[in-house]
Amino acid sequence: MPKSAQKDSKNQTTMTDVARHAGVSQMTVSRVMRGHGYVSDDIRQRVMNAANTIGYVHNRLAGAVSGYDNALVGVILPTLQNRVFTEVMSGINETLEKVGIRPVFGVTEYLADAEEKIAMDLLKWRPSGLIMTGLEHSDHFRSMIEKTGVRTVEIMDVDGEPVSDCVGFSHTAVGTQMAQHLLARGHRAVAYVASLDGRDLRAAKRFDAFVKTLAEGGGHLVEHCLTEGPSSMPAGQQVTRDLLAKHRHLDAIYFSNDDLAAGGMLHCLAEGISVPHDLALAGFNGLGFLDAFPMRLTTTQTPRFQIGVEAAKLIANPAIAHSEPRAVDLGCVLVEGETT
Amino acid sequence: MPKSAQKDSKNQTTMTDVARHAGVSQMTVSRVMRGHGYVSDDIRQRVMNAANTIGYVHNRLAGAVSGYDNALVGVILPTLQNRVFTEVMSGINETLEKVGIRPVFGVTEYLADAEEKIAMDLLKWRPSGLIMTGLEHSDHFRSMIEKTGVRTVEIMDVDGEPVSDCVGFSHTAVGTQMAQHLLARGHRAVAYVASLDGRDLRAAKRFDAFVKTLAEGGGHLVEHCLTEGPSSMPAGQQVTRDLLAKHRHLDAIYFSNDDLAAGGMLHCLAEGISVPHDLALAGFNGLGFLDAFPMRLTTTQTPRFQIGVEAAKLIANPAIAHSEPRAVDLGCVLVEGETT
DNA sequence: CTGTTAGCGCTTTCAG
DNA sequence: CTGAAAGCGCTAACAG
Repeated sequence: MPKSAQKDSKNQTTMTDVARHAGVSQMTVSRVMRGHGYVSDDIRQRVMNAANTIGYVHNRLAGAVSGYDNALVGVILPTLQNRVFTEVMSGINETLEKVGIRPVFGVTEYLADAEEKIAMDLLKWRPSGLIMTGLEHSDHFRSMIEKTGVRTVEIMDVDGEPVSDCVGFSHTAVGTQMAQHLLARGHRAVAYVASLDGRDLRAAKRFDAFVKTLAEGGGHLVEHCLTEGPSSMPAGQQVTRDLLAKHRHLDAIYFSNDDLAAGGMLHCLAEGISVPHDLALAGFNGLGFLDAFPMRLTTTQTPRFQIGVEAAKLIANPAIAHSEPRAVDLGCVLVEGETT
Repeated sequence: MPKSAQKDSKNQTTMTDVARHAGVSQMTVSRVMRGHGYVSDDIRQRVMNAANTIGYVHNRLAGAVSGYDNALVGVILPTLQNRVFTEVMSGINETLEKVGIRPVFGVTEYLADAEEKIAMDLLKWRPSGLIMTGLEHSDHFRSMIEKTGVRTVEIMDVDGEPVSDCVGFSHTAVGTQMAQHLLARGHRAVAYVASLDGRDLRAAKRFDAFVKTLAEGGGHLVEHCLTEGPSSMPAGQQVTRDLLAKHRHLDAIYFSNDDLAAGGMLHCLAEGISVPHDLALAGFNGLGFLDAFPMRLTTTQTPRFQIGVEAAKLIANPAIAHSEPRAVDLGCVLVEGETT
C-alpha cells in the first residue's frame, strides 16, 4: 500500500490538497478557512468549492499547537443526573456556541479527588478556560492550576476564596433565609434531608446556616438525614414516610432539593396528610417540573441557566478574561409557596 | 517584556523544559508522558518530579496534529433538558472515561440543520469518532461524513439505514406494542400527545406504528396533539385537562414520554379522575422518577444508559472500530403498570 | 490581496 | 533503554 494511503483509517486531506485543487497557495486556503485576512470573493469561492469537493474539514488542532487560543473549554460537573447541572450546562453551551467554542467535559460524580484528575486530563487539550463546580480545592490543585495559567471560573458558589473568577450565589444566605421563613410561619421542629449531594459542600453551607438561624429563632433540628443514592422523588417520598413514622412532633421538613421535596409532597398527597398544617415542606432550586403539582412548593429559586451563561462569558470574552478576577453573585429568591 | 514570556497568558512550558530539569532528552519525557516505550523507573520518576515541579501538563494537541489517534469523541444530542439524553450521555461518558477519551459536544435543540453544522464543527478537532442521534441525515451530510472517514455511531434508533454503526431499538416495535396493549385492555378511543419531540422523527415512527396497529385492532385516534415547549410535567397536566374538556368519550392517552404522562397522572389525582377506569394513561421511557408516584405508570422501558455505553464502546474499541459496520438493537420492554 | 518562510510541541523512525 | 533528526498541518509575520 502506498505511503500516501490514509493513516489511521482517517482521511488525511490537508490545506495543501485544497490549495492544489483551487490553484492557490496553502496560505490562502488557511485565510479562507478561518475567515481572517483579505481574500477576494472569487478566490474564496474557489477554495470553498475545492474543500467541499474533496471533503476537507479545517483542522483546528494544528493551529492550536502553536499556542494560539484554542476554542475549547473544559467543563467539570458533579453529575448529569441532576437537572440543576444540565441547566447550567445548557447555559454554558449556548453561550459558548455563539462564539464558536466547544466544551470538553468531565463528570466527578461528587468524588472530590476525581475533580483534580479530570481537570489535569482536560488541560491536556489546552482549553482556553476551565469551568468547575464549587470553591473548595486542595492547595496542590490550586497551585497546579496557577502554574498552568488557565483561566478558571468556579461556579455555583460565592462563599469562599475562588482561585480567580467565580459565578454563583451564597448558600449561606439561602439557608439563613429559609430558616427565617419557616420560623416566621411558626414551624419549630424541623428535619433536614439531603442526599448524595450531602457530599456536596454547598449543601453543607446551606445546612449550617439553616441550623444556626433556626436555633437562634427558637426552633430546633429534629433530625438530619441522608438518603441513599442520588436525589430523586422516590428517595424523598421514602424519607418522608420514615420521618413521619419516627417523629411524633415534626412541623416541617427542609429538603436539600426539589426532587426530594416533590417526593415528600407526593407522599403527603397519597396519604392524605395536610400540608402545611400537619407538615410543612420546603425545597431548593425552583425547578420547572414543580408547576405540575397541585400545590406550589416553597423553595429557593436559583439562577442555574444564568450561572452557565455568565461563566461562559467570563471565559469567552477576552476583554474580561484579561482583567482582574471577579466574583459574580447572581443571588437567589425565596419563593413562598403553599407548602409552608 | 522578553519574548520568552508566556504567550496568550498561557504557560508555555514544554517537554523540552521538563527534559532540561530532569537531565534527560525531550524524547524520554515524551515516552514517560504517554506511558509508551521503555523507560527505567529511576528516570521515569525524575521526569515525573520535574514535570510536577514546573507544572508541565502533557499537550495532546501536538501529537494529534500528526494524524495519530486523537482521544476526543464528538457527541451530538438533541437536548440536555430531557433525562433520556443525559442518561445516554452518562453512559457515553463513563465508558469513554475508562479509556481516557473525552467527549466534545454539541446540542441541536431538535433543529435538523443544526446537526450538520455542529458535526462539521466538531470534526475540526479531529475526533476519533462521532456519536449522533437518529438515523435521518441528508445525503450531503452523509457524503461529507464518508469523505472525512470518521467512524460514526448513530444512537436511539435502528429503523433505517445507518451511515455505519448504530445502537438503539425499534420505535416502530414500541408503538405497535403499546397499541396492542391498550387494545387488549379494552381501550379504543385514544389520544396521542407529543411535545417538541414531535420534531423528533423517532416519536413519529412510534406514532405511525401505534395508529396503524390501533386502527387494525378496532380502535381509533381521537386526537393527535402537540404541546407547546419541551416535554414536561406541567405540559402534560395542561394537555390532559384540555383533552378531557374537549372529548367526552376518551378511553386513554398515549404520551410520547413519561414527563408528559406523569403530568397527566397528577391532573387525574388532583381532580379525582379514576385511572384507568375513567381514563388510561401510558408513557414512554420508564424514567426512575415514576417510582415516587402513587400509581405505577404503564410505559416502555428504554435502555438509555446502555445505549450510551454500547455507542462509546463501538468507538473506543479499535478492534470493533475497524471491523464491519454493525447495528445493535438493545430492545425495549413494555412495563404494564396500573394506569391502563 | 496573495505567497514565502519559519516554526509551534510533539511523535515516529532509526541509531546507538 | 535512551537520543537525534525529520516532519505532522497549520498560522504569524513579512514580502510583494
